[in-house]
Amino acid sequence: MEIPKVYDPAAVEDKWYSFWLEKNYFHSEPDEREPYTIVIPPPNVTGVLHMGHMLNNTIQDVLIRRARMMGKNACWVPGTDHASIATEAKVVALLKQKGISKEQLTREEFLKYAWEWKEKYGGIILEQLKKLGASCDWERTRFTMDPDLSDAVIDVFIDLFRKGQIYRGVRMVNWDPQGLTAVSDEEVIHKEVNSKLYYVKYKIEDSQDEWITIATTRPETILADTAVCVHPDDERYRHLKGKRAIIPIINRSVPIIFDEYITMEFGTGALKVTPAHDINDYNLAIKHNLEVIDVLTPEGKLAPVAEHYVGQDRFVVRKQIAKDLDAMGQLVKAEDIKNKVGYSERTDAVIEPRLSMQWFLKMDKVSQPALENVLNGNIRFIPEKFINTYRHWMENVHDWCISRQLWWGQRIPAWYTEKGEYVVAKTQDEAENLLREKGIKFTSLRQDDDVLDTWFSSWLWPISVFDGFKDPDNKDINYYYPTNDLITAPEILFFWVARMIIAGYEYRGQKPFSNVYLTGIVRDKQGRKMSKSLGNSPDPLDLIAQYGADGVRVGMLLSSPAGNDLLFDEGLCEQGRNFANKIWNAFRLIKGWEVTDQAQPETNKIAGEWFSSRFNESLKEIDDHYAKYRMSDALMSTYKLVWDDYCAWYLEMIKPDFQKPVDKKTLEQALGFFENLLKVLHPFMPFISEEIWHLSRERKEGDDIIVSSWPKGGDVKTDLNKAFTTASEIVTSIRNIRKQKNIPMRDQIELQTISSDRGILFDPIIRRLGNLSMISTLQEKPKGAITFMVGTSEFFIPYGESIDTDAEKERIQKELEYNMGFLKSVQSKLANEKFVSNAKPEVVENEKKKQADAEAKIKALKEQLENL
RNA sequence: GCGCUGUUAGCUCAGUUGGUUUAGAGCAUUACCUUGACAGGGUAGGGGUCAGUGGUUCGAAUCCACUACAGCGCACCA
Repeated sequence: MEIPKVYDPAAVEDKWYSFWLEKNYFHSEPDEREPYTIVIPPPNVTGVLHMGHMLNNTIQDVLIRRARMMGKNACWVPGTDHASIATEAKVVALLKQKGISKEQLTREEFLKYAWEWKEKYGGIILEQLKKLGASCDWERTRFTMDPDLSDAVIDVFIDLFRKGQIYRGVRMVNWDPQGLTAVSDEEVIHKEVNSKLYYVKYKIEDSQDEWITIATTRPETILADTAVCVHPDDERYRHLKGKRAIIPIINRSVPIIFDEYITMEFGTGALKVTPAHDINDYNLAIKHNLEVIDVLTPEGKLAPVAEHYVGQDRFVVRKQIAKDLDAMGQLVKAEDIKNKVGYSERTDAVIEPRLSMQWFLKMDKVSQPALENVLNGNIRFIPEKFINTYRHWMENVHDWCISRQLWWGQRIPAWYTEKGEYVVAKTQDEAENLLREKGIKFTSLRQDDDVLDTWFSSWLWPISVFDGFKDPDNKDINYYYPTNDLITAPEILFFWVARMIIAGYEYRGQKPFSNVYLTGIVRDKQGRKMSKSLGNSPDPLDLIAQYGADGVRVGMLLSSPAGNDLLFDEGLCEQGRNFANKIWNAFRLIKGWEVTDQAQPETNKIAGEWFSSRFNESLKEIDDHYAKYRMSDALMSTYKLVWDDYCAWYLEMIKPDFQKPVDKKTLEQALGFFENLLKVLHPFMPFISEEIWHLSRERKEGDDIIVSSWPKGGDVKTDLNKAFTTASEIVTSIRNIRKQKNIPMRDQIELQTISSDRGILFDPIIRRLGNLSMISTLQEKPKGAITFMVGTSEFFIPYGESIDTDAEKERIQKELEYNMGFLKSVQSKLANEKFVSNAKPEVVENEKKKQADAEAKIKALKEQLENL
């Protein structure tokens, strides 16, 4: 069989993905096995695959594939999220291109367009995940607006309302003037920006020429001022008690009030109070019974009530009003300052605090079990550092604003009479009944226009994907819930993770998952977050085309411990591809051997025993890394096991001479080991492992690596591994000397030793790998030979006349110095009485051994110098 | 401003309750090898006063304090 020299992933990957699908290997049904469940963090239905998804889903697939091989019933539920704001924005933009504005449409018409869009373009990302090799149970694919899932959202809303946990009220909320909706506190990102602090003087009413200067970063809100506030202890303003000030431009008279909230040191110590546009000012207004004047429209423009600058954007007005104030002589100065401004997470518009009627979920009570069960370890965070962040958030959590002024999403099931009385019910019929029961009269009902926050549906995800609301005692939910691992980004710890935990306890009385693995952010080499707008993100599908999915998966995992950002470098994918090629060529080598019936040579037998033991040792390490969710370490151990131990050592040991056959037993062993390696590789590199699995032997129906069983650990022969280490050091030394002395590998040389306590098990292998004619044991040290030491054993290579004595002297001298320095440090330790009396006996013992070894070495080296 | 993490080789990171030969890995780099699995390869090197200062200890990359820098989270200073 002709095997190509270079592994070609493109030819292989689609084939095996279809094969797995055909065999239905990704599908899971409850059975007697232990379940292992992951629910995907549903990507936005508008999303396209980016590097963050690649990392996240690679990790999930690795865990799922390994669990499947461990004999568990692995179930990975995929799906998408309806993403209210993002999707609605996308549909609005699309309609605009067609010349249709949202305002022209009825809600029903708009939703029709939205669903059309979703059916046509939504969920591309799931198709892309297949290229990565994601072994999701596609039959279970869910969408957060599927009828059953929407029902669950509405039922939960009604339930929480009836429990008194949801309320409706006018509150100061974060308003997105671009998205035209309220957003939750978590959707506001505070950024530090350069601003100006304007000092504006207000005239004191009924005074000749008395003024009070306030400082503000938002002069456009002056028009909404309803008071000026100073600190009661402030000497500068004490005389203004009972006086009023005149707001410039609009010339409104407002009271001067006194409150300890004021920081005397900031600005001038005088604050303009604008209750409609600042949460603190609003609180002051309630306390001091002030008027509330809202001068901004939902779009962030000046409203008619402002009387000036009407219809202009707030930022335009900010500049203009500063100019106008200056012209009036009322702008004292403008100072450059840095301050924090809130931006919408979705639209990046500057958030305006705005008073409006919204729905809220009380968080204090429901968050209790969610906090407890993370603190007590019932739910594990990986890495643990996020527990602190989580705790801090949970302890200070505000009520959750859950209404959004959008159409795309689950509509709030509240029904209003003409008079504004309302009930919460699933259908209009039910609402009518409820109203009648309450004796409320009405002629027609109107449903609330708002929809619920998207996170108000995704917080139910781990339950709703198994129909845990529709049918709370069904087979699936009972079997798969709680799920095992959740893999997600720390950015949505509060948005999503915390709330899923809350919902889990509220609705199942149980955690939604046991472990939360928090990935890092994928950044470019300069440390910038990869984003479409920066254009610094490679297209994952291009990468897959170039390096193979296996290569990219390895690249993603090579350097991404949990919680650490990943500085993405295509070089990592290249390394992944090279690794695939290495595996491929190891296979090519073995496959190319002729086989005979001859008996197995001793060297090969020893090599096999050693590799078997080494494999078990490594497997233990790998399993341990997995248990600790150290994915990149598990991969690195696998990488070294394959590259170094198997390819560089084992195959070199057993490789038959050129064009010579190999014995049957050795070949069988080598293939057997290879199979185990493929299994360990499979979670990381599903495609190449399946490909070689099938090429290496005839396989029966169903004998596929994806459903094979994870290798069981066996004996680790510590002595054998140690003996190998010594042997490998001897081989390395010989290679080193060959290089230094320019002795070509093809020239056979002799190795001599005088040490008798050395294990000789690996001698045949040393002979082979060092290309030695013989290894002989002498009674006394030879003269004029090249010498080297491994541990405390001395070795000699007699190599004719051509020894460069000076160079040799220098080399030995150098080694001698090192050992003397080392001995000195050990000796000073042992000479320290306190060390000897305080340190643990084993430690002292060990130091003594170090001393003895160093002394022996020094002695030998000195003799070598003399012998030259 | 408050809080939480970090800071170890050119880069990305390990270093598991302080003591496994005066610090390890992968990548990168250097030299050499190379018709016989793999030039996308092999072999062997070089490279670090563990951010700084002080302390605890017989002993500190590891524990403590402070400083500097970075990242993240939270917060109403206009």
